[in-house]
Amino acid sequence: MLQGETASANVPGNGVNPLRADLGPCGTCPIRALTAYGVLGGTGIERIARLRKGFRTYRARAVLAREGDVLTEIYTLYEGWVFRFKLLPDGRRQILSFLLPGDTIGFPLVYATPLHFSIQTLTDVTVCVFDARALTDFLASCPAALLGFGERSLRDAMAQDDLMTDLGRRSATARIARLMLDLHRRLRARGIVAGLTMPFPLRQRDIADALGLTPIHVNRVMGTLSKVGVLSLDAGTLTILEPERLERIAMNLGH
Amino acid sequence: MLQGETASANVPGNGVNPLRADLGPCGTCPIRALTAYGVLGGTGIERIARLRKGFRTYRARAVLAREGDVLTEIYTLYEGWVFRFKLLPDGRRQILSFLLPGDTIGFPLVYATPLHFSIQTLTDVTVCVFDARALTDFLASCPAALLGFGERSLRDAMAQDDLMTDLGRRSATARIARLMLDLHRRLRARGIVAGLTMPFPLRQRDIADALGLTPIHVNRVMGTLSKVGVLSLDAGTLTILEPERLERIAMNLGH
DNA sequence: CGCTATTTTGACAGCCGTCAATGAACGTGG
DNA sequence: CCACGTTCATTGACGGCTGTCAAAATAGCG
Repeated sequence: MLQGETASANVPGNGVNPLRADLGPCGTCPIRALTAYGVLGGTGIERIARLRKGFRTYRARAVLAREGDVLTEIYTLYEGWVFRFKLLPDGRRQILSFLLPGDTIGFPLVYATPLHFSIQTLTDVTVCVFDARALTDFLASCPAALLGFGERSLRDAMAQDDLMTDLGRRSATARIARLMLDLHRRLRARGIVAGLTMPFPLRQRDIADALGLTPIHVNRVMGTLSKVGVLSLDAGTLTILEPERLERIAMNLGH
Repeated sequence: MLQGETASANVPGNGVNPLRADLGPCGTCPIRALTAYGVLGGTGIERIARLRKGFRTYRARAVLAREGDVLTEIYTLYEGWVFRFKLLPDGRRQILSFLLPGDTIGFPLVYATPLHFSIQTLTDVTVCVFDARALTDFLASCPAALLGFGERSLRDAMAQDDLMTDLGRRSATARIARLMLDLHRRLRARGIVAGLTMPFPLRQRDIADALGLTPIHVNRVMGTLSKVGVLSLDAGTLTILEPERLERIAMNLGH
């Protein structure tokens, strides 16, 4: 149906990916400040550290969870890219969001609700694993942590509203330009990239499914953007050659 | 720029709509079960009742708040329809969601963040008014109420994800059919309508702006749906004549 | 070095947007 | 009660952005 998804043992339920011992203490975690726990002080970190069950690794294009699953674990993305998506009965796919290091995977799980979307990796990925129940209890007892989660949740909602505006009211070119800029901004905010060059593991099909387009049309637009020298994409690396121009294209509301 | 928005004194900041004394005790509120406070028991209701500052009324098409506003009040919609939307610099509009009685307006305000969308009424509206700060404090002290808000928030996110899938991957006809069915379902769940007839205050332009279409195209599709006898729309009243058929049209993924 | 996934290119069509104008509905004021 | 303006619904003509179909070229991978 879709690409990849090789019968790698990355699907929980078959061969669950093994839970590894640990990654190092949370206190020295380089991306902690980026996470929902970033607001926590000294003792909060210790309590979070105690909740952590360990970590897991997944290979690129592995399915982390499927729509309808009721997961008992919540992850914090430690390294790699992940995306949330919905699959329609006929195989169409809508990508809802891309998650980058520091993002929480499975916030809705706090309510033990069946997932209303699926989750898949784009790259090789490492996640920190928390027990959903334990984390929920912790949140109920720690207003600061709850605040962190709430703010994350609000930020997600804001991004979601922006994306909806893209899909409903912007041209294909503007959507693509905005996606590039958004991903670049997020990577910069995380200190993962500094300049105008960034890793870019998305296939054109992924871009299409995120922006409500077809891969062919994405290709046309990307071709144009490359040809006019606004950006270049080679071997999974994207370089924004003319940031201001790209911003102007992204701004462009008409067509 | 947009329709309506007559210089009625419905814009906070100019002539703020007067805060009215009260609507009756929360304990007897007929829509309380529908709200985020629905989960609360006896003493919880009393505490909520004490937080309520009163109520306000707005006329149809009045602007409740604008993008960028930092509001100090949170509303629960008591009666009428409201919608959230974003305005693009050139006047384009994307409606993000429709709110019905029982829905909370301004959940993000818990974080005293500037609103990233605007809010406008569709019909004459009555809202219950809460002080944002007081409500936030209350939530921090009452896990049950917080759970209620979190569940609401999760439900919103789920609806948002569905809508994004609509915009990205479904045809105009399917989107329109799904919007009708969704609104009908929500009104039924609230006991506001029983049969297949419902009030429908949306203009075709509103439908268009919610679904990423043009009013003209909405008209074409609505015309077809009426002509084939699936539904009828007269004087602000929508009747679903053939529910199964409408569902089938909504399901229709193809074109 | 063969297989598969992905990108690229071309031709064509259609859904939906744009432009323009008419008609219906409604409220307002004379 | 009727004239009148505004908003909304409706219709037609036309175009283009984007989708669909098909196939070749390229890249990735074991």
